[in-house]
Amino acid sequence: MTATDDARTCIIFDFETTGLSPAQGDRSIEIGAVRIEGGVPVARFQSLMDPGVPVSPFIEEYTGISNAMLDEAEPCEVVMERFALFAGEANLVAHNASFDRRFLEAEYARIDRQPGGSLACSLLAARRLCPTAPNHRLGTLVEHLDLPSDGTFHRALADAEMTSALWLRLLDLLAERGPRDVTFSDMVRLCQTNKADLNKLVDQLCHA
DNA sequence: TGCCAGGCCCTCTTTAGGGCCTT
Repeated sequence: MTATDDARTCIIFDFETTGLSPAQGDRSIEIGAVRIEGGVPVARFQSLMDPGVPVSPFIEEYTGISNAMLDEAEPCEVVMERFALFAGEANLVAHNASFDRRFLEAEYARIDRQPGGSLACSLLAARRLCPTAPNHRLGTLVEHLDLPSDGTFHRALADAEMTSALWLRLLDLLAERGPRDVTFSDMVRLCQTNKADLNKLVDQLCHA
């Protein structure tokens, strides 16, 4: 998939991991992703991956991914090569992207790859565009915005599916405020804009 | 043994502290 600046054409992805920090030795155990083109889901990617170390009882309980399941999975390096082919140079979206970015870069570094496209964060965008939500956890936003969900949480593809629905809803909320669709670059810029400048930016994005 | 991240964002701020998010 090649890069485009259409905000509705990108790859929304999510990692499940052994913990919070690859710098502390944590590894990925599952990746899920949804490719959308023009706002329509056209392809999906999901794979468990064997990190080579046992996961804690907490993570088994939190994700439902057991050590027995991971024993039968392909190594991280093999799965990440397949994901890299799936993602290509596409722009990427994740919920709390600073977290997924660290794991993506760490796993890619092990196979001498780097992310191809830009990365936007649905959590930062939602904080700006849904300020009245009770909080900005993915599950809360799904409920608050009445987004589709099969009730599965903390599995990579299910979370990526919900994040893709959230991303498209955020773009719709912006579209309601102006005559033009925003670009992916606009959304990256929005994520970097503070509260004081937000209304001015949204006005610029929607009416430029 | 004990502890463990990091970026964003608000405020009783900026010479800082703490909650929110992700697993």
